[in-house]
Amino acid sequence: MLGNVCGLCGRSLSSTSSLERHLRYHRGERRYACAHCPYRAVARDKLVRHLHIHTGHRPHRCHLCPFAAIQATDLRKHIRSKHPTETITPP
DNA sequence: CAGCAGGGGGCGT
DNA sequence: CGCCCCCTGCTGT
Ligand SMILES: [Zn+2]
Ligand SMILES: [Zn+2]
Ligand SMILES: [Zn+2]
Repeated sequence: MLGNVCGLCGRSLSSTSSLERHLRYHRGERRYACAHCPYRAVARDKLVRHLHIHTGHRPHRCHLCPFAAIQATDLRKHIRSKHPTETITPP
């Protein structure tokens, strides 16, 4: 029905699962704690990403320059601004 | 411009 | 329900 609206903040979520997860965020279910800093992640995936920062893992490497990003999105952003894609050729 | 954290969509188990 | 991928916003250098 696409009517998954949060009664706490009024956000609309696409699926019931997403809404339930959203409610968990409101509840502050940060059960994933980092072993190197007082950071506590809301989701396991976020903790893994955070751990990459400590471990120095940089799986996303730019093939146009010696830049390495921890988060995949960061690499994309880097390419978008630094190497403004020859495919769309900017002015 | 680069880095980090929050939050959402979608698919598989 | 759990896991993975993607986009967005804020802050610091
Ligand atoms: Zn809400
Ligand atoms: Zn940490
Ligand atoms: Zn690059």
